[in-house]
Amino acid sequence: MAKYAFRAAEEKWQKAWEEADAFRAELSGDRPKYYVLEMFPYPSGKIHIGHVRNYAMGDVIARFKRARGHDVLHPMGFDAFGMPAENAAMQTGKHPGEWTYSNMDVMRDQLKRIGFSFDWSRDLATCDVDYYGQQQRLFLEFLEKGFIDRQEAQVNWDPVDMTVLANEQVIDGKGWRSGAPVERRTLNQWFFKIVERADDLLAALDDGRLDGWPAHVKEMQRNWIGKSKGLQMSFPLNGDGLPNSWLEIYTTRPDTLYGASFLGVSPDHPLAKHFAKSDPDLEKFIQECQAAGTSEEAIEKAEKKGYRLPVTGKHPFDDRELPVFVANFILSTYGTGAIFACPAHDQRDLDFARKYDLSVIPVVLPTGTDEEGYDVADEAYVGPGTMINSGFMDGMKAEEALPAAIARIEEMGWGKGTTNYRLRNWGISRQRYWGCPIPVIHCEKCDIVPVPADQLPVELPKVPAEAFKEPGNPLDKDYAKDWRETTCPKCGGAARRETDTMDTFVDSSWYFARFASQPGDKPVDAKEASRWLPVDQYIGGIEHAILHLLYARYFARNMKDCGYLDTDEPFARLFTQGMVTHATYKDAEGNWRTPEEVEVKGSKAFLIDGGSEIAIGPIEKMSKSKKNVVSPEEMADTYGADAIRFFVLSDSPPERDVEWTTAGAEGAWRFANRVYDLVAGFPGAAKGAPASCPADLPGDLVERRRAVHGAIASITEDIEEFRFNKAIARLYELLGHLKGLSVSDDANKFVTAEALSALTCMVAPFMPHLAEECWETLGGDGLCCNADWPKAEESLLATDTQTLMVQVQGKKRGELTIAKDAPNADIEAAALAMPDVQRFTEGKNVRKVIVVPGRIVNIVVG
RNA sequence: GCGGGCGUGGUGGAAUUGGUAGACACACGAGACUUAAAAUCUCGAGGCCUUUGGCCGUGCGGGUUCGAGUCCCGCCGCCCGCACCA
Repeated sequence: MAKYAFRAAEEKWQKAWEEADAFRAELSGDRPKYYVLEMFPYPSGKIHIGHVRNYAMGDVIARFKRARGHDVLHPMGFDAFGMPAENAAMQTGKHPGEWTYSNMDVMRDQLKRIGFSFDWSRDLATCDVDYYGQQQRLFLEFLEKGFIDRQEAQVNWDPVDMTVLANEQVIDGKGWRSGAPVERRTLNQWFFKIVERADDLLAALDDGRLDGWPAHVKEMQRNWIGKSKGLQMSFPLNGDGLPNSWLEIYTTRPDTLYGASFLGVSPDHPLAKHFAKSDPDLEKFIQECQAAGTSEEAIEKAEKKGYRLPVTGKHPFDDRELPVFVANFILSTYGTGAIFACPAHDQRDLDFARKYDLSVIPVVLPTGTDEEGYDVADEAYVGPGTMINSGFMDGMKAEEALPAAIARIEEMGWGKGTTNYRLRNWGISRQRYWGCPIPVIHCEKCDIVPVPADQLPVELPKVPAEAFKEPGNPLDKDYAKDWRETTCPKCGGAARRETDTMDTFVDSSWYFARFASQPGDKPVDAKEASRWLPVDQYIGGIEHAILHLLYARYFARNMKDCGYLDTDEPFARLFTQGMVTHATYKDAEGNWRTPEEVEVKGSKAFLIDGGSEIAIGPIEKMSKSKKNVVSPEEMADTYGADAIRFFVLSDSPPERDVEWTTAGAEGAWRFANRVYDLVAGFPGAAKGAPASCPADLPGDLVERRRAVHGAIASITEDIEEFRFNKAIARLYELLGHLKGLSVSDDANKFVTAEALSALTCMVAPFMPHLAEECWETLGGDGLCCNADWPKAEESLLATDTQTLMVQVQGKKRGELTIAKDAPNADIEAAALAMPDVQRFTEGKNVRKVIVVPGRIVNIVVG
């Protein structure tokens, strides 16, 4: 039996595709367009098997849509700026650029080896000056349009590394690398005003614009935006030496204002800071709050703590003076950083009130409760009910009281109803080298001056690799002095370039548009981009459900307002794929071992070197630390690119995790060989067959055609619906049906050619090299990747007879095959006449017979 | 705590959305080929029983229905996201 020589096939057909320029995206004008995009990788140095699964899905869709008559855009590039390159520079002494570009070369080769149908002519890296120069142009246009703002913001400062840290680089209040306690510093930073667009970003989640997105991703975005409606109002303050005579608070429960028992401010609220200047104990309290505040789970357990300020605030509706506390549970970043507290109807406020012995006044009476004797114990009541103890609101339902309270406060001029978002404006300044320089110049006379468009791009200056061995941003040091020191475009005086670079999320917020159109003098050509966009199918990991996808949606809106795009939603359909997992192995000493070191026999595992038994750990996401990583390259060497592509899609639904197993990869490899072997038995079959189906086909050949066309119909639908695992199951089934093919006469020749061509074409999106090999053997025209998708003949999908399950009392008792157009009465009679049925109906009264044509017959006896 | 999802053989998973539960694959068993093994091919397989037949069976308990893996109610368990958001 001939073996599929995958390595030779891969080389041969990859070369053929390249020579034919088969995957160049071009708009013919008369075919529908299809843009399929997978989230581009960070050039860490190696393609991970998870990438292979992600891109295999995209490739199936791309090849399928091409065969179905679409003009397909399927690009690939690299998200190439970012910290790992600087870390590598620190460790290896290689410049971040050198490291990044050589990694990309390696990864591009690895991707090509797997045979993805990418249009490499559109390849881009975000660290190419061609790319980030255009990003600077976008920045300047956004600035001009007022989409960008400059504000003071706090950053995590590592005093040893002299650098700013991202939140996730701060571990227990210390820098992840230096271990030094992190300081909070206030810097002037650039912000994209995403909150301005919060309403539309939210609206699109529900108005049908994102129907093609998974519900859970939309839900995550909804929560992240966190819209709430409420009241922003001021309480007049009473006390000595106040910086401000009002305290502004935000609440979503103005209906409970009569239940107020104190006011609270966050530890870094200006009022708290003001009093801390003259009160060392308060200063100490604030510092304690800030030290404990940030760590994750500590928050949940943190006890409510407060510090009383020597001030009171006047209640708006009665004469009470409310005490004011600095409280550790109030967030400075939400609302105004200050609240009024209603302990009866808010758990946090209640905990606090019990601790500091403050009054608890119930104002919402739960429906069906008697006011007499109603009291709040340890649990705040947050449900609906009727207002009590609430002056003008008494007797109203809580939901009526809410607008009434807002109206009253507005009348009084003490505040107004507002909408509030949890979403913050997007700070994009990074005090880093390896990113897109922010194109502005700081002039002592003229302040901030945007770099004039004709002076773009602001190219990242070359600095020697040793610059990364020292703490701090090289752009701030002598290495970059000539670059940094410049002249003011406005007044011509000495000026200084901004040394901050952009958050790398900016880079990935518009790459999908640049793939569609890459002119040299502007970010995108509006006309060209609009022909490809939106992305019809976007595929990537769930880890990007919030930030990347939200930023890209935001960017599309900005770009639309600048005239670059004609859509505000860049991704019409989104699919989030599951990870590739693998079993873990731990030896007697507790060290993780790699799959290559282990031999699995049944349910036990043994070390290959030494043979001692080894513990099989849980199946987990592949990671270096657990040593359960398999290399796509090695797997491709062993089983071939086709088999690994096939396997990562075959075993689980694409949204779910799939476990990599050697046995599974071998199964895919076996499938490839069976297909190859089958086709090898009929060389030239496609050429020697009649062009159309001979008349009066014998019954067995009709049955064979039915099987083939049934498979075509279901596989087509499965791919369309992203059910790759089912499509693959149907391919196995089809292969199983294709036994005993023959070319003995014209009828057989036709049926065999039809069956093998269909099989080949449907295998092609999954195993493209094998498909080309088979296509060539069969004598198909041109390349298989350009062949049309097979079409299912409706007439063969329908049969004249139907097989019905026959039940008695809902239990299966037999099967009945009968003409499809048989009237219900005939079906009923035939079913009742069946011996297997009569055994159960004998001596009983048939009360009812339910006939569902095409499905079942159910006989009810009584 | 809030929100979302899931629970089917030894395993991954199918089931036209209320109509033959377990497709397809992996692992397993038997057989063929072979001096032998591997590879390959063929066949078998949810459990139980008194085995030409029958009963039970989709986390557990109830319900609706001629009929429930699917719908409803109540539990149990697991996963994911958000989390002091006023």
